[in-house]
Amino acid sequence: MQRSVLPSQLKIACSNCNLRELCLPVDLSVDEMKKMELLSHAKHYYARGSYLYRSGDKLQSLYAIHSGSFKTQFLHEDGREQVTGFQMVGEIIGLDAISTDRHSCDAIALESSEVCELPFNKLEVLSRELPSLQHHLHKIMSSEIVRSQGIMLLLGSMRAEQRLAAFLLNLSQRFAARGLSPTMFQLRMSRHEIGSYLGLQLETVSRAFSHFQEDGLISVKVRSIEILSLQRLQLCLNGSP
Amino acid sequence: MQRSVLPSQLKIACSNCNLRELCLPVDLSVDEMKKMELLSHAKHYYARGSYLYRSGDKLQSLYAIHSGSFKTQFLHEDGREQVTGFQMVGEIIGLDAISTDRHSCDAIALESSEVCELPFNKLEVLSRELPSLQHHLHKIMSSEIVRSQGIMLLLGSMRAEQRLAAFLLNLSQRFAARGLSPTMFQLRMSRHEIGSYLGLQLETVSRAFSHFQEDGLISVKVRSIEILSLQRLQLCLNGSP
DNA sequence: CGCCGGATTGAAGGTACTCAATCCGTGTGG
DNA sequence: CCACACGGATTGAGTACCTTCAATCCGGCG
Repeated sequence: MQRSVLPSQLKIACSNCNLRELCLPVDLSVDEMKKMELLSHAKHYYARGSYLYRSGDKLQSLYAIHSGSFKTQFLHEDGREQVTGFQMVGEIIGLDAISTDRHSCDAIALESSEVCELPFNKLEVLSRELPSLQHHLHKIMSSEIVRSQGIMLLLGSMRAEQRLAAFLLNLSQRFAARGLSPTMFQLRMSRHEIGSYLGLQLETVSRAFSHFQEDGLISVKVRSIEILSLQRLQLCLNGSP
Repeated sequence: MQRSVLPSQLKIACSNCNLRELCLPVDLSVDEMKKMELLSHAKHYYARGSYLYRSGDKLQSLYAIHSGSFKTQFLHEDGREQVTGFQMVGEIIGLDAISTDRHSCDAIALESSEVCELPFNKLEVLSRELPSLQHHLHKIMSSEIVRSQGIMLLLGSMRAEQRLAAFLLNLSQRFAARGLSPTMFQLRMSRHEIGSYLGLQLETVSRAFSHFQEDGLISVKVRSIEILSLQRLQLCLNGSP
């Protein structure tokens, strides 16, 4: 579905936590480095199930995920809920709030996690002085737009098993981009959450997992996944019956 | 689904075409006005069916729609297609390209239309000098993210008739925000395109229209729509059977 | 007039949903 | 230490909704 996004996502994550690795794409001058450090960034811990922010909260900061993972979910008045994304290490979260100055969705930790806070007003000030930061911020927002186009395609035109294949392949790529195994990983979310994300009922998700396992595409042990054939999973995504 | 977005969308549309009405939210100084005018903006015409840009095209500009309307569609290798949005007067189009420096979808005129070109590099330079422009650009991008959250909710959790109700109500709001009738309007897109946007087959869209008409919610004459009861349409959206 | 594309309508079939029972792993308390 | 309870996951059966395929209608245009 979408390509790996780690490098771009991480870059503005932190200016002085881990400067060499996480800093801006273009090498910055010493002077520019100093400016980056103005971007104070408190690090915070979140326990599994706790809220990073809630729908309606005022925009304070964007958040760079240092460890762990989150889900974002969109709640409708009538109780309908939709998981709009799962975010992992190095990704930026909170962009939805810039539009109205208030968050439009909830962000909840899927496991104990650590985030780096990036006060948004400081980010705007700084990005006026650092063109590469400015452009980078634009790229991150645009990536989020492109990502959602991919989800729309998935929700609008794929069958259940294709959706799950797309989901697994996307996770695989993102793990790979982080130097983790692209074929063996732990899911941090429940079947219900996967279903909400993919526009399916949890039972359908479960059945699709079972079917993939029967066909030898993957090995599933509840939340432990091993992908046995990335190729065949890709074929499944492309709609081979 | 989502609130009207006209005011914010129009603001950066044009600095000197129609300065008083379309300019930045905050009143700018004369000096700032002059800077805005640096943002040269060629106006271009597009015939019905012609491409504003194609997937893969290099990012040159963002486009502010002056008249007419467009659709954006996302094509997958395997032939799958998904209409990701319908854009009308005052909306900004092309944000998807910032991510990779290339457009990720096609934009096609639904009728003869006029757009104002906003060279993106100039926009970045200028927004470093004009904080209100900078913030505004951020808001527009964030709005697009929030908009897609709404579509995800629609595609992920609504039944066919709820989706169509949401679609009609959204159009209604957007027409109203432009000073047009919120209850009588012409659709610029085919049943097939509506279906692609809503994740439905064109026949299902057609049946839903017919059903709404039978129930006295709307009056349909092919592409001429009259909403007879916004309230009841809203109820339908909220899932009353 | 007759064609053409888009829209409507009908009938049959399939996919995923709903409801329900069961399973399994984890954690808790006797 | 084991039994039990609990939540999440799996599996089954029946059904609803939407899709698919097909026929027909309608309006615009050559």
